[in-house]
Amino acid sequence: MKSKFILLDLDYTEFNNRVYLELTGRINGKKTVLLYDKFLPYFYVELSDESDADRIKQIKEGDFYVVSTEWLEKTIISEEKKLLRVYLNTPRAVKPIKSIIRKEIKSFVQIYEANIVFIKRFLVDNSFSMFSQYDIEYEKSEMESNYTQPCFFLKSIILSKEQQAYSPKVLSIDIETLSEGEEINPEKEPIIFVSLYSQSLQKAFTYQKYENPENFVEFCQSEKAMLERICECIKEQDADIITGYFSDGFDLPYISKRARIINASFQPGYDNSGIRVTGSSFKVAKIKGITHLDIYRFIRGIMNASIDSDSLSLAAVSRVLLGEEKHEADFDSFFKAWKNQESLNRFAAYNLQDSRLCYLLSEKIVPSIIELGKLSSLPAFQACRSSFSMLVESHLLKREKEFSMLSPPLPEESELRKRQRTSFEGAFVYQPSPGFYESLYVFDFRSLYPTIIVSHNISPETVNRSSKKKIDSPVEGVWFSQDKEGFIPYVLKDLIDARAEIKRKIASADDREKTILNARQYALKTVANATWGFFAYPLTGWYSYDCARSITAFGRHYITTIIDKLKKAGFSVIYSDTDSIFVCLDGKEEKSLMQEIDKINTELPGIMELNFEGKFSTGIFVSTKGTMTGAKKRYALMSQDGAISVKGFETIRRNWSEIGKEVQMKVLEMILSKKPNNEVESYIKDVVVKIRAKKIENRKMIITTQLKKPISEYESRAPHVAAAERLREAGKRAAPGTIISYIVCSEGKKIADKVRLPEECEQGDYDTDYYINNQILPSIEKIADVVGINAKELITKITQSSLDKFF
DNA sequence: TTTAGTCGGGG
DNA sequence: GTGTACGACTAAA
Repeated sequence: MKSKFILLDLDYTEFNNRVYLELTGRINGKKTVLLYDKFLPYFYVELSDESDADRIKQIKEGDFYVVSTEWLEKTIISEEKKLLRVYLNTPRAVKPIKSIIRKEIKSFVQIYEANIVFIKRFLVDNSFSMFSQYDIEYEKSEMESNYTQPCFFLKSIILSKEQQAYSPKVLSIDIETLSEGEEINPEKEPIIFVSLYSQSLQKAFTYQKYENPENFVEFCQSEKAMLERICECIKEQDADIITGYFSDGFDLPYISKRARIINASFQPGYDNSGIRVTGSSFKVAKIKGITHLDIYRFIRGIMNASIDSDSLSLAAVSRVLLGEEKHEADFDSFFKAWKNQESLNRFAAYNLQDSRLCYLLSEKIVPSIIELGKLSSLPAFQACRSSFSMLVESHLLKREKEFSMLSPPLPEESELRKRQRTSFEGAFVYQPSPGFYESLYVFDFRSLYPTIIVSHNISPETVNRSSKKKIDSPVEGVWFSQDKEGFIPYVLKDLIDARAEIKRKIASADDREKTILNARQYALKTVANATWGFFAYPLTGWYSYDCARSITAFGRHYITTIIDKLKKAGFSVIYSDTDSIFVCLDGKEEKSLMQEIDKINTELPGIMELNFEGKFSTGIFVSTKGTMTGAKKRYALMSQDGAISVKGFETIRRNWSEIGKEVQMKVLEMILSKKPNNEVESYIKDVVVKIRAKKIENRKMIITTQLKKPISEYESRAPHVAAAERLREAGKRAAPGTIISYIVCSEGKKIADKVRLPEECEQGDYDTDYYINNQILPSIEKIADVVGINAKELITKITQSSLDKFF
């Protein structure tokens, strides 16, 4: 039989001492299992005496044996070697047979690539990936199995020439538990709501009936019946992907545990298996045949750096990525309603909201996970949970065959120690002069480090090799051969070119294509930018101290050279960080600046290029605490359309009252839009007077801090600890992780004594001095200083004069 | 300033 | 699972 096949999941199993790959996917839309035995695990052995190959061929140890061997020419870094590829009957045989070869083969030198998991090996060798389409030949399988899906024996599989975009079916899940104690405990606390969200199903399930339920609520008889109903729905939905938010660490393990405790049957796997939870510190949950993607895991591992939010909670991430506010929960009132058998519609809506938000996030993020999986030949399940280094490692592994290369062996213990102790100089950051600037031109390098690697052919096999033509590193005694293109520059150039090509295509693509192309260029960018870091990552064979420190040294070299050139041409350079430069015209023409940049670009080597990033109408750079020198990485800019971007001011983060944040933002805005000093001063005066007059709403005075550990474990009584004590006295939960809200009130001596919960505090009963001196002043002092306003003096003066009025 | 330890998300 | 985990941030040294 022949057919088209969409690959969804990969696993392996053993029959009669022989490994079979288990490919799950769709044939004509129906989920099907295919068993395949034509791919075997292998590794490479280096021998000093080739005749020992015959002995290796004969190795057999219990159920494990060498199936066959072949000689191949491979390159390790820059050494060409003849290596014996040894095929085994099962992955389980690798470890024992490896140690037999080590011990018993006299001419044994080294083993290569013996640590690559079987499934990855299969994907990497064939450049296969999930959700791609294949032409397959298959036949009836005679093997006994407990698969719920049809099962066949696969005879051949090749990637289809024509790839049609496949949109996987996604189902999101979220649970609510009755957790009133200090800790969430699946042994005792039941699951009371479960919601499922997909294109065809949007429901919240519960087992306590109440009057007038919303139409998205479905009642079940008991917790057990509810879980079994959920399992049934998951099977009916027949999704390709199941997603949740922190579902690795919470939802799925909780369901699994709970099902066991209350004796509910929960076996959604295609072989009737349940949820498999592995890992201790970081749990991983797997369902056989459905790819489980924990959206939180991916955001934390990969997207974290590019997301501008103060936490990675579902609420914060939805706000940033979806522009949707999450309606926050009041669990106390939810639980009260549950106990008193009142309406649970609000609880149900909250529950459904979470799986809905997760579903919407999935629409944005799952394409990126899939494309990262395709690029580095990892199953989507792995791509979702991978670190940058794993993505790069796997991508390089896939590309090796284009260079007949193998991964260099991993470091020994002592070498690893040495690497971990080694550090090197990073990027260049220009010390700004604090002040207010107008007409700032910003330029930056597009992918600075990748373009340096490509332009100078930086690679482990080109560093310090004798060569006809070479380029010296700024690092003393280090050079790079230019005779032959290195592996890493070759791979990076390809990634950069592929991304440029996709960006061209995006312009004329329809919405559906755009989503995929965007995800693809994101994947290319992510892997390209992470690759240079591999040189500095101690746990890999690609580690190279000389490459790593040369790359940052080249970066510093080019950026400082350009700064000098611009200064010489009469422009003033205000700031620079790693790959960007901020320039002021200083009375010169914009045209001549652009000409200077063009000239700089013709002098830059290879594919390195300085781009015009944008023009900002105003900007301020502040000084560091107690000095006159400019602070690095702390500035605010206003673009020509009036949009403000703020970098590095800690006040924007939490732990500050609304009033502090508001005043800082307002003062920044006034200064950036060139309001005269007297207006700024009168605004500050106005705020201070209002605070003194108790006219600011209490709401804006609330300070929030997260309680990090149990109250009893705090040695010192910090304000938020004092607030947590009061919370507990009021009969509420104050467990680690709780966000404590409090107001500093006027009664008491120490700050901790003055702390009150917002509900205990009457309007205006806040400590005016505290808010003025600890919230307002520090948030604006440095900023006001830039335009010559002494905020401290100003505030003291206001205080004086209002005292004068008083007496 | 360097080092060890904890926490992240979830209810 | 043919291996092993991070990394940012804070409190203590």
